Amino acid sequence: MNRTIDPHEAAEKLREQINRHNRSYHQLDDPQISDAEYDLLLRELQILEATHPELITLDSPTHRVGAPPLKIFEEVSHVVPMLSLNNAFNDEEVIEFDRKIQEKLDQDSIDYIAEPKLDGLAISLLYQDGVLVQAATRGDGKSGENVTENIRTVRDIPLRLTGDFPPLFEVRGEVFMAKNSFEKLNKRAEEKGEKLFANPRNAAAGSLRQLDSKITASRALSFYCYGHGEFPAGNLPTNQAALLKIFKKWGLPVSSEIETISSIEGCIAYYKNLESRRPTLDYEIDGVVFKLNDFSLQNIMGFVARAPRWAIARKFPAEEAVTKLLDIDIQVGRTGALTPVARLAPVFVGGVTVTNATLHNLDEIRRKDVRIGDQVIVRRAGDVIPEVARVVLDKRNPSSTPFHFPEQCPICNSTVEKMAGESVARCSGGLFCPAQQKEAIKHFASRKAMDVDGLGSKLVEQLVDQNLIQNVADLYILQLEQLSSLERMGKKSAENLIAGLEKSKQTTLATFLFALGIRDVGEVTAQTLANHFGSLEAIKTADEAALLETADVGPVVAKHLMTFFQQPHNLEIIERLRQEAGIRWDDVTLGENSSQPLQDKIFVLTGTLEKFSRDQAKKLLQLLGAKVTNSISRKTDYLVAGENAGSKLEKALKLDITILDENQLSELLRKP
DNA sequence: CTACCTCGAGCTCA
DNA sequence: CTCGAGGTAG
Repeated sequence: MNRTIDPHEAAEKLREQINRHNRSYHQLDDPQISDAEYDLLLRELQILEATHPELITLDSPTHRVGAPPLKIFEEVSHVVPMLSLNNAFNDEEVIEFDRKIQEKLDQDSIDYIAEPKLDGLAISLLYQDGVLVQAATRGDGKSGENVTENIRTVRDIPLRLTGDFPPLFEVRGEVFMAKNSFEKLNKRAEEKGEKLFANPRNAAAGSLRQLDSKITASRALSFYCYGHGEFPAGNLPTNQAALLKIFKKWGLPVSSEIETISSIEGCIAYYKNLESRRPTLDYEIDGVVFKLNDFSLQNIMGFVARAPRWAIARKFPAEEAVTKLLDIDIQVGRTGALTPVARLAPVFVGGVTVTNATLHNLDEIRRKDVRIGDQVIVRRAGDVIPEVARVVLDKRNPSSTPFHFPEQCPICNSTVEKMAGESVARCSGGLFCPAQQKEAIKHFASRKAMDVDGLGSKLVEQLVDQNLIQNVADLYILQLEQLSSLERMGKKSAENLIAGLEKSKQTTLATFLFALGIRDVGEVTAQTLANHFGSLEAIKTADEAALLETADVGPVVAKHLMTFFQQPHNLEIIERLRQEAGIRWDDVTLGENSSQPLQDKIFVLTGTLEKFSRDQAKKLLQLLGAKVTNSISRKTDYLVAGENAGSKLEKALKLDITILDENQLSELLRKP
């Protein structure tokens, strides 16, 4: 059989074969060839691509075996935010959800879509001309991590779609690991004496966070899609059911458990049914989701805060386990608040090993009458913080006594105070209390505050314990030699810390204000105060009336601010930070009402910029309130095109989007 | 709150 | 090899 084969043709043919087999295997669940034969085809294509690099396409199935390791994951913004869902923990809450919908919509009948809530990771997939071009994690909902290389190795996810799809759209779904894949993975790890994963969700999350996608490729991950993100309005079907249908037609995997249901009673029955079948499913679910089917009705319902009003997650009851309460520790927080923490005999519940659980406050302990030595029921549902639900009273040691809440701070012995009406007790020691010192310093150095690199919690503990520092001003007079007495502190680490401190000196007023750790002055309030007053001097000397003029600031916060700035000790530390350490910032220029002139404008950057890196440009734009995203859509306001701009430029031209060159960008940044 | 990944650096032992 | 810091996820 000696004939000349056109390599291009051969590659195309192999790809088509492989994609077809993928499809019959994953979507139709009807494998036509053995795994070995499949691997053979894949290897053939790999060889062909290796010898003819020009044949490699973005959607080639060989990408499923992994790409070269990344340095870090890039950040990508979600054009349409990825929201969370409101939860219902019982049928009443589901009925309430339906009632509100009925009330607002006034329809004869309402269709819901019911689907299993998979316990995995939410992922956004971007398809351009039917090819998977970007995959991102949920992140904070606004932007997540670019995990495209890893996602490409997930066999359930088509790299190329078939059919009639819009040129650019976003699919959302859940990546997860099937129970049996998880067991196989752990069994293999066990044989090799490696560490085991705690549960399928963590295994999936861990696999996806791998910088080397070859490792991800070796972990059988699965995917089901459940919705859309960015999607051209003209192409969007009228409802969720139809959307899922076309997704399926294009080759995207959709769970076969999803149903359209025309009453809330039906939804509740669906939940009961799935709950009973939960153990027989090959994947973990933590509940079911009900969504209003019709998109136009969804629009009418709108959103509350960070969740849609047209969907709800009915969660399965929290898992419970019995364990022994070994001890109750009292933690002292930054503000002196005493928080009792239950130390528990390790118990596996809800997929993790729980050893600590907060008891919130004294009232909570009294209400539940939790005593050291009790057998207690620990509860954990999904991302819910574990809690001590109740005591198993018949197992209580008859000689036990109620927990004695300390009257003195366990750290500094100062009197414990409890304000009438407040449920928290506080240590009155203020900054003389080492615990409060430590927490204040940790807060000061934390990422959202001064962001001192190299100064972690363990190091702060050591520094305070060894009397090297007592407050944040002391940090900046630390000498290299002093650090050498500390554990795990070599020359390099010490230098890194000093450099981290140095770097933190250039800051902003808002950041500094937040870092001071004034009660009730969080990130947002600090920013508002900085914008309103412009300088620290103005805030320091402001009277109550002036403070109250600031949005977000009420009598309580105003009082905290004034008290803070009245204490000589605080003023001294601030002076030292500014004079001695040299902490500096540019005062905010007042007057421009709109410090965010580009508020809500959506920018996309493409091509190479000369004067700044893309990240810098992004930061600068965001500083002015703009939103910087990665892909062009109808919503994009400006495209900044550098050298060698490619398809994005074309697309922007097509959509009639304003295009800026680098000079125009600089101009805009200077004078928005 | 727990679990996971990655990195740099310190520690330990040859 | 182990630890801490810093990041992610639910």
